[in-house]
Amino acid sequence: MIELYLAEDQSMLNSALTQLLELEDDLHVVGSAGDGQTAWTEIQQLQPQVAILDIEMPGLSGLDVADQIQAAKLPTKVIILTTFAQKAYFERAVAAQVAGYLLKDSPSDDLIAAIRQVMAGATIYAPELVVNMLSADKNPLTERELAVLKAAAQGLPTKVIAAQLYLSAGTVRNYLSAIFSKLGVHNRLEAVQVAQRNKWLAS
Amino acid sequence: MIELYLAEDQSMLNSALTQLLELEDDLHVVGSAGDGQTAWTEIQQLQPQVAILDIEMPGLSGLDVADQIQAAKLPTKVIILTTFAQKAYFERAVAAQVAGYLLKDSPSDDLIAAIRQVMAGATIYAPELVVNMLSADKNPLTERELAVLKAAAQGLPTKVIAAQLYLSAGTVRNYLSAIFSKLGVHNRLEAVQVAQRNKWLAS
DNA sequence: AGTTGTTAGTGACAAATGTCATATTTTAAT
DNA sequence: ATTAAAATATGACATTTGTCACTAACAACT
Repeated sequence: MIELYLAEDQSMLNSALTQLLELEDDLHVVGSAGDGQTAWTEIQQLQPQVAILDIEMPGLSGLDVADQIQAAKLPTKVIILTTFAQKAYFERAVAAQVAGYLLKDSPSDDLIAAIRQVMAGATIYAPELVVNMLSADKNPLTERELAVLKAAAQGLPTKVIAAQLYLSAGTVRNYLSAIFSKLGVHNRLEAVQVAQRNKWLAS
Repeated sequence: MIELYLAEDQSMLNSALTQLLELEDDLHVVGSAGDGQTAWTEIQQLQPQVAILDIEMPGLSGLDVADQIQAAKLPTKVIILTTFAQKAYFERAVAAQVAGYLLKDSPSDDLIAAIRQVMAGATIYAPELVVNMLSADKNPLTERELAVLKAAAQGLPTKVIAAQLYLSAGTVRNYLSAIFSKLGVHNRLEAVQVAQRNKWLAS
């Protein structure tokens, strides 16, 4: 019997998946959550064998939870389940040594198969991602976002950035927030690192 | 008559210098302050021909004020007057296009001479600094500070850095604050930039 | 005509960050 | 032996950041 934990904030999908997984004789969902914080707390307590994590969740993202699991050296294997084939996400997932990375638009049977394979020690990535990896890692930021990030990369505080681009401070923070979310990070420094590594800040 | 503004938080030196400068027939101190914020406000109002700025001051540092003056395109020329021959300071001063950079341990006549030369369009740097420039730019950080900065450079939040180095979060913030002050900056991103430019983060 | 994406903004809130003062202990230098 | 740095810590404080929800204008595309 494989013990599963499910973290997914889209409750429709959450409940549907739970039921579906329970139909399998060898799978059992021991818990589920709609946000990263609860997920992380419960995973520590329940120590499931596999945790299926969405990335986009309120509070801690699935990637954050994966980081935690790795840092705490829990035996729990992680399968990331997300809508987006963003390279930045995938990179972070690989860095967190997740056991699997699936897209929500693959059939649910794939997930079930993946769970069993992961338990058998395999590491599985959705084929779409591999394609995405090979293709140039196009920068997902809009022009304005890039401008903001460039300014932030100088170490300028929000107010100054806003003045420089003739925006309100709030807007700048919104842009930064959007950038972080696109790059799967949580602060300016990390965002700048990612952008620099991908040479998006040239000029 | 040359109009001067003096920003220096060591009030002993502040008053002494004011009197000394007033003794010169062609010099007049139109105002002085013990902190950067007041200095900047008053300089905008008074528009002195030359501003003599200490670096270490509460609130805005002299370098910050110099930045402001440059950004606002004021006609005021800036002479930085400081105790420390730190390269990082000097770099920032040059970037802010200051007209002069003197050390507090040079004779006060040097300052007076400098003021006149600066008004004549010259740019003057204390000779000690030039020496300091040529010698390797030794990093002013202690081992521990460097460790903290390296961690911060990864984009890690305070808590994580603290855990990683077995320190309290408060200590980490203190170290960072000390680092900022040594490098003449105000946030992690800037500090990382400076450190990276000087290759202090190798390994 | 309706959907989608980008740009821009506000407001509220929690969390993180930066600053300052201050204290103790250990280590290194005079 | 005394002094001076360095390492570590706490507490208080203001400011900055980051998140989230929600709105609205405008352009491009279907």
